[in-house]
Parts: sequence; structure tokens; C-alpha cells
Amino acid sequence: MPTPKVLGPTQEQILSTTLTLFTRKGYFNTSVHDIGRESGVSIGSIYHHFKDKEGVASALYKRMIERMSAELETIKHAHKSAHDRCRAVIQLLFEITETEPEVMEFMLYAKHKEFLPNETPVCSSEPFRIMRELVKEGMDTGEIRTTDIMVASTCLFGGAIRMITSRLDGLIEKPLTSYVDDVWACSWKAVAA
Amino acid sequence: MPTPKVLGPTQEQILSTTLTLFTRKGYFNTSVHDIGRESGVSIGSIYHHFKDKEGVASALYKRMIERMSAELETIKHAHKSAHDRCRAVIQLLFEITETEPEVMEFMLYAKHKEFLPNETPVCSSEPFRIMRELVKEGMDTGEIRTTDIMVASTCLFGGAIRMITSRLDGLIEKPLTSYVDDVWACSWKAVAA
DNA sequence: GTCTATACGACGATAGAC
DNA sequence: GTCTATCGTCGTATAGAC
Repeated sequence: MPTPKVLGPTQEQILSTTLTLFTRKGYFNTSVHDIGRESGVSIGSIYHHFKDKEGVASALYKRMIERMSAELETIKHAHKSAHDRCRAVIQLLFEITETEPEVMEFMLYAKHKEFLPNETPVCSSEPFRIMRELVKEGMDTGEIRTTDIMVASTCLFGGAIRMITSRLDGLIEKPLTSYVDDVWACSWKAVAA
Repeated sequence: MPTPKVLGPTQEQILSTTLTLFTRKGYFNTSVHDIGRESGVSIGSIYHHFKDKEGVASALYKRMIERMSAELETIKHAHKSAHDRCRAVIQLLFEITETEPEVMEFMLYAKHKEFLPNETPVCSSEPFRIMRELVKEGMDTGEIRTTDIMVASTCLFGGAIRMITSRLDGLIEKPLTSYVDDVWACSWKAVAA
């Protein structure tokens, strides 16, 4: 954790509204005026707290990356085997998708390069790095078949991630949490030693 | 095939330039002026051939969906087993990613809902429907373990698709085609009976 | 069918009072 | 720190000549 990052109530209000609007209408279809109107904060205030529109998006993105990283680290400490850790990760991702779909939608679906040219794209980000690390350690202990780390990681988590995007796109009716066992059975078979 | 769709050279020129610009800078960062300048076609002509900017994007999207569907159908007829068919699909997707990354990028990464609110999102589209159909038939013949179709499809193709996005994001250095065997080994284990 | 020129609206961002 | 009012720019789309 590089910085603790405590934000005032106004910033929180702005960011929370922004997340809703960005996921509902997209970054480019959301004007700063919209953010002001919906959040009850004036444009002047927004520009006082953030450098510009991209600055708002950037702050939002960083928050979510940090939050996700923290949750993944918690999982890492709570479980010992790669099997249990990776399963817990999928469980977590599915739960977030159900309880805070906006968070998941923003992280996965927003093409950050398009409006955050200076941020690294999602899959190069910290959370994905941690996930690959879990896989790597699983290979070292012999739980996971030895192959290219990238291949193993994408195959282990790729199915779950597509379940998430399908759910967000309305292609899946039931809550993802009811699929955890099924998905995990498939995913683990893909890479287990 | 609902309609043959023959386009004139001007339309082709516009669409081809548009694809390049949309993938390089994104839909919203590309103005119709940009398309005109880069393609050597005047704004007036563009609006003569397409209803509006969204119409250009829509035509592009439909073209690529149709092209992909056609290629998938070809695969379906060229192979008999689900095993061979699905492997061929992954091979095809990897090849397109290497030879025409723009096509893949546009199909997977563009969040169509943001600028094509009236089109169905990628994963509800025809190509994905065909892919699920292949899986379904594999279950019927006993090649693929009987589970939820959605789960099986996402787990079978999810790894490959994430390999593609990782490659497009510059996270993978080597051509995807060199990973086909590895990825397929994992993917097939995930769902094989 | 293709072009140039232009109208018009919207949005990002700032100024400056409180 | 918060607000309102405003400016300047840019981008979509159209008009109308050739």
C-alpha cells in the first residue's frame, strides 16, 4: 500500500456518482455537467477537487484497482494452497459481480486506453499480477501442471471472467454465485497437475 | 446468409479507414473529419453513403459479425468431432489476432453498447451462438462432459479469449499461434468427458 | 455521387464572486 | 471550498453547388 488515500465526502460523492454514470452511459456519453447534476455538486467544485474529467476517471480507476488488490491479498493470506486461493478468487469475483455490478463492469468493460491513455490496461494491472502470482506458486508446489504461466493463468481464470462478462451483458439469468462449483470444476481441471 | 451485401469501392474505403481509426484512437476520439481526411473521401460523401457516424460503426460491426459467422460455419462443415471443431475455432481466432489484430480488437474490445446501443453486444452475437452450438453438439455425442452449456462454453473458450486480449494489450510477446497446443491442452481438459 | 462551406449545439474548462 | 455564468472549441450534420 503506497498511500492510505483518505477522501473527503465531496470527493466520495463525486466518484460514486461518476461510477454510476460511466457504467450506465459510458465515459464519453457522460458530461461533467451530468456528474454535477446527478451528484448535487457544482461543476466548479468538481474541477476544484479533480484536475479535469480524465482526472475523475483516473481516481476512480485507481481506487478500484487498489481495493481489488487488497481483497486479493486478503485471500492470499487466508488460504494456503493454490487450489483454495484460486477458488476463493473466483468466488470473490462472482460475489462482487452480483453485489456491485458497476464495479466489475467498469474494471472489465471500460476500455481504459480509450479514455485513460496513461493508465495501464486492466490485465496488466496489479490484481491480474497477483492472480498470476498465485498460479506461479501453485506450479512451484506441484499443484498446478507446469506450463507457461500466462497460459495457465488465462485458462484458470478465463472461464470465470467470461461468465462475468456474459452475466453483465444479460446473457445469464441466474446469479453467478450459483455457478461457482460448476465453473471451478472446469477451471481447475484445465490446469491441475 | 440473409443478404449478400455488395459494397462499392467508396464504402469499402470508408469502412477500412474507419476500422483503423476506431481501433487506434477509439470511436469517440475519431471524428468524421478524421475519417474523411484519412480515407481521402469528403465528409459529404460519407454522409451520403451512411446515415450518420453511428451508421458507419454499425455497418462495420455487421460486416465483421457476418464474416466471423461464415468462417465458423466453414469450420463446422470441415470437421466432424466437437474436439476438432473447437480446436479449429481457437486456431482461427489466434490467426486472425495475428494477421488482422484490428478486426479482433474491434470485435472484442469495443464496448458496442457505448456507441452502438441498438446492436446486440458481442457475446450475444451470432458467432458466439455458433460456438455454443458446437459445445452443445459435443455434449450430445458424449465428447464433452454434461454441464450447463454456458459454463462449458465459457470455460472452453474463455482461456483462449483472454489470451487474445492479453496479446492485444501487449502483455504477450510471442505470436499467439505458438500457444495453440498449450492453450488447447488446458481448454479441452476443462470440459472433456 | 462528390465536393466545400457553414450552421448549430454541446461539452470541457475557467473566471471570479461569495 | 462551493457556487454561477460564460467562453472557446470542436464535432456532427446539412445545404447546396458541381
